[in-house]
Amino acid sequence: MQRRGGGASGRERPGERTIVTLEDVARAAGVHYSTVSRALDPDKVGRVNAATQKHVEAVARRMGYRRDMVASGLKRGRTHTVAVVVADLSNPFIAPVLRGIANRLESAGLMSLIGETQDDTARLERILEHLLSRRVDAIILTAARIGDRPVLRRMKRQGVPLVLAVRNVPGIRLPACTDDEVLGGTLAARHLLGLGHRRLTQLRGPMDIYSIVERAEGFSKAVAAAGAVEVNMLHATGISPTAEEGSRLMRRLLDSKRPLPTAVFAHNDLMAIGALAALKERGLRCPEDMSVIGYHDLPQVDRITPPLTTVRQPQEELGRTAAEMTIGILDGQRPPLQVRRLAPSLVIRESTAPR
Amino acid sequence: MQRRGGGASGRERPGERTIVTLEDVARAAGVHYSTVSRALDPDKVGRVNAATQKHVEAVARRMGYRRDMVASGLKRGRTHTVAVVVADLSNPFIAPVLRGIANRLESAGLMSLIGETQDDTARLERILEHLLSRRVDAIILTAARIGDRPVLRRMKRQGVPLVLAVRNVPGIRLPACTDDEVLGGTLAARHLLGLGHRRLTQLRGPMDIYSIVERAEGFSKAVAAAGAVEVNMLHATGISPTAEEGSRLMRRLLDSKRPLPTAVFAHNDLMAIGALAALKERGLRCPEDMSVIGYHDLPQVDRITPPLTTVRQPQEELGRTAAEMTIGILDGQRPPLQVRRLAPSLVIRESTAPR
DNA sequence: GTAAGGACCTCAAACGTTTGCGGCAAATCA
DNA sequence: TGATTTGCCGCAAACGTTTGAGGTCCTTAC
Repeated sequence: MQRRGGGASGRERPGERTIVTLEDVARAAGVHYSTVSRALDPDKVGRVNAATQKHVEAVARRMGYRRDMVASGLKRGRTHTVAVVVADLSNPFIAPVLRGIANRLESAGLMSLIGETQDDTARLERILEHLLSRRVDAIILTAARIGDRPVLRRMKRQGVPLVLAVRNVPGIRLPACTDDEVLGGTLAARHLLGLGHRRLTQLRGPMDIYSIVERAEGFSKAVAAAGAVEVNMLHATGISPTAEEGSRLMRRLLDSKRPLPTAVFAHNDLMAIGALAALKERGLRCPEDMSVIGYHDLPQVDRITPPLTTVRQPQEELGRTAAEMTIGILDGQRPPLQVRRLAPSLVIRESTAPR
Repeated sequence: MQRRGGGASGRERPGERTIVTLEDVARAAGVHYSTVSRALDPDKVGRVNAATQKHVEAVARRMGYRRDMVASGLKRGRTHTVAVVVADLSNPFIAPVLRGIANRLESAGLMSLIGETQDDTARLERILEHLLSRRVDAIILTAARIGDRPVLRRMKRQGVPLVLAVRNVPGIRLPACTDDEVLGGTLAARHLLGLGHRRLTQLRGPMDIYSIVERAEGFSKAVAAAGAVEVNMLHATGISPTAEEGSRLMRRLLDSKRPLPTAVFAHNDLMAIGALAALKERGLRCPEDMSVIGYHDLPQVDRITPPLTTVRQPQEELGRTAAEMTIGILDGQRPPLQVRRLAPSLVIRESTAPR
């Protein structure tokens, strides 16, 4: 049986990790420990005499009492913990999202537990299982892929609020908060079309991510509507395409026998940066020889050469909103199901030019 | 009293959030629940008959039993949760650190709870208090400032393993894992000196962060040792200096009446980038008119103009190592106190040139 | 003067685990 | 055969909280 002092290991310095319990405070204050519990609970104001309340509070503070959230969580069934599941922690665009989530949650007294799927369904499943085991109050999933649908369905039945952020999944009724990807693709297309480009192409991300599907669709529709054409469909392989992937695709594009497009829409800034590098490598200039537009508006893309035209995603707001939806659900607000789409915006810099 | 089904809110769909307990499994398996507990505990192999063990395991799986980590945590005093406290989630160099920590911890069955101090001591204190309340097994603090020393001392007495990462604090006996900042500063200085620069300056970060102090010291010592001179001490104001701060400082430098240095060491890449922008703004060229070296080697700094020479910090490894130290402490290994310093390395690109 | 009603507090049963101890067979030994 | 060991399992007490269901005492009304 473990004593309340000391860790499992041998380093049992006396006085270490001594837990002050309700009972200790109660004894010192001369009341029953249930009274202490109530005195210290802001929701229970009025259920205990104001004088004793003050007294207990003073004693508790003096003794360094700290309510045990683990015990409380067990009893109440609320851990005040929300899990945030991301695909790739090192992807620069996720940091502001995480920040938005964590800060908003914290202001509601919730803490964020974080997990990384590395875009692997098996990992996702393991992580979710683990989270259920920890009785998190809710899960914010920014790493959902279309192929994860069965997993998500199973998850829904577990009764833990699950909200999707950044990436949505079609055909599944879950609250979600994403930017309007169709609009994003459309903005990119309209900008290029407005500059007079008639032959365009996309450097696509993985089509297993619905955001990418929508981004591509928004772009294609707008291009078609203007009577312009898309040439040379190019798809990134693997997950979270990087600058290297962008370079590879751009090289393939330049090597193809078919007539070149005059503008490309890279599905993320990293790929756009890679594409820029490949162009330079081949002695082509951007934007004179080819216009390039990206997506995300990562930090510092305004400082590269040429400064990147891109579609800005409201990342921190995305996170904040997802957190807000989660909080709403936990507070029992209706409707638990809603999909919010935040508007992206066009940031015009120098990597795009009139044809 | 809350029933085991359903959340606190009204949306009490039947079958929702039904918790399968040890007792449920026990009933179904025809054994006592303590036996189930033992059968499902990998550490207790052999304490229960192999046949019953298999049987119980099968029943548990069939019923979808999931061990309640909250209850387990309460009983065992181990939550399998480690807190990671960072200063600024949106600072791009912290993401890889976080990744290193989270992944290493996860491989040891621990999850990461995250908190952001925004470099505010009061916030730090609140967060730490909160974490104790949650009975985290350990805390990895990447946001320590020199002025936080009293807070850290108080924390030490609480008996929760506390390990410092990225930023150390002098005069406090705590395990820590940082890169060798003195060496980093020295590398920067030697590189510039080797290029023939004799008049140099630093764009310093906040001196309340010990890493910055050491970085500055390493640089200054090397400069002095070579008989070169430092001119115009410039300090960033406020916390986590950004590109804007770098621009501001560089402008101030250029405006000063004194003779200009031929090379500057910016204490981080963001400031370096800002400095580059300010130079361009004033019609000066880098590296021809002035060499600039940064610190961190952020993603994409190799793609800006000119590609940035910088000191690379092994960020993910920093995180991984800090996590490993933490795990070691939790496993009761000795010594609980050690300071590890990982070596930074010089990445020479095009923002520095011979004088 | 007694009953009713509050205000305030105590009692004790949970929440779902973990684990020392004891019991009860079957196996081993004298 | 009887005593002892061994292997498994059940019992029940924690871990620190929360909270419904009583208690006790004082006020107020009739």
